[in-house]
Amino acid sequence: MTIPDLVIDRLPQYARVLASLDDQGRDVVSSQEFAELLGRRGDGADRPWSAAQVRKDLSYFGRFGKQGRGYNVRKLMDELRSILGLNRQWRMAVVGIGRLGHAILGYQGFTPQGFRIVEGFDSSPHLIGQHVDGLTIRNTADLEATLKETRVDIGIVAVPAETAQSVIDALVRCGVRAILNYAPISARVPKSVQIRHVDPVLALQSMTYYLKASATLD
Amino acid sequence: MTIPDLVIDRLPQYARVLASLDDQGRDVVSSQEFAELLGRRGDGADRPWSAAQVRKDLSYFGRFGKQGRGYNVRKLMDELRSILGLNRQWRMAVVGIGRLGHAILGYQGFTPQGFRIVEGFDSSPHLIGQHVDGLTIRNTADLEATLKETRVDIGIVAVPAETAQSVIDALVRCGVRAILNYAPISARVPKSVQIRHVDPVLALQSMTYYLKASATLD
DNA sequence: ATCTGTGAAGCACTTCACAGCG
DNA sequence: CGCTGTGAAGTGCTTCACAGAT
Repeated sequence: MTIPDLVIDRLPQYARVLASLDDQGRDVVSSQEFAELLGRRGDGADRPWSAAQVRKDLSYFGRFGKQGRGYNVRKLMDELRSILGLNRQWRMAVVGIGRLGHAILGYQGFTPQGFRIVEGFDSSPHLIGQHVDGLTIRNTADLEATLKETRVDIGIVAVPAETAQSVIDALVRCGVRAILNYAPISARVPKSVQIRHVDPVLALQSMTYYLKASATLD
Repeated sequence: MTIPDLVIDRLPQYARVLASLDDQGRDVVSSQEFAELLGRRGDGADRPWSAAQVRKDLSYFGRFGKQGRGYNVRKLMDELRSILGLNRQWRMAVVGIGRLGHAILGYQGFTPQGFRIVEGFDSSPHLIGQHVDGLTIRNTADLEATLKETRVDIGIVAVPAETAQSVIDALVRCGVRAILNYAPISARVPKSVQIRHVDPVLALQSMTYYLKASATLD
């Protein structure tokens, strides 16, 4: 049985809702209530979440619920975190320490989820050697040499569009198998490498299509 | 004929590739080459782009190509920008001027695409009244009063998870019909309001599923 | 009575394949 | 001959609906 990629994409959202329920001290939740708590999908597909989809998605991995009762919040959360590989530390390197890179280094949301930034690279001479958020910035030219010494699981690309593809290529050569790309480009990577794009402009540009019709003019 | 939301989501990526081709002085592109330039989808669905999909997507909106030649880069780009509503200015308000909010205010990528930040809100007394990137920060408590005076098309939410839903509710009450949410929550908004989430942690958590299998241990 | 797990049905998007135009 | 535009076929995800467990 092969698991659709779309299902994998939804699991982190499930895990987050469960963490929130757990914080509130809730022990049990039904697929029905779960679907309501998932709110609106933040992507194009504007279909609401359904209880059936939650049950079906979970059924790919096992039988986690109790008929007549629902799902144990804590247990299901632990299962999902295990399925997603979140019960360990992941080591990340950030390339590009401009405004965006600084914000990424300072972001407080990674560590509690087990994502740790262990290296920072930039090519600007007045940044190399500087200490930023407890990290010594290294020269991007030394990326490949450094990553031969230090294991890094995930590369974060925060350089300008012009140099992004070559940085991605370098990361791939170093054996990095997952890339989080903040640069506004359509990157090319081998099939064996995971990549996700974070691009607020693309998100905005798909919303304006729907606004356009009834928007007041500028 | 009804246009799938998934098609709308792809159009901004098409527009971006065309802009890049235009920069390089290219006049014409075939659907085949176009698909290759689109690189890897940065989402779960790991299927490659196909020439047929590009042609099909474009055909929802008109007949923009020339048989035997391909598509005129400039013309197609203009068409797409018009379809997406990108040939005008969009006014945005940022709520939450912490580290993330600061980075958003300073981000250079919005303005060239026609997205202008015209208001900034925070609830912290030592930020209210301060000038940040040419903007006077207002009190979040005055959000509704301010947006009665100044038109804002899009709300950007950069507050902590705990207060995000209430900020979103306030924006919706003000008639804001599109929201870009950076807070790590599953937000609830009416169907008439567009919402997109920017969440690097969710992106990371879906990649680790695929890394898990063969990753070296920590 | 309630709610899960799941084959089967339904549906929506993608891909095919070719007519038709330049 | 090359490449678009597009009905039709194919595919894969979603929803249905109900048996089965508590």
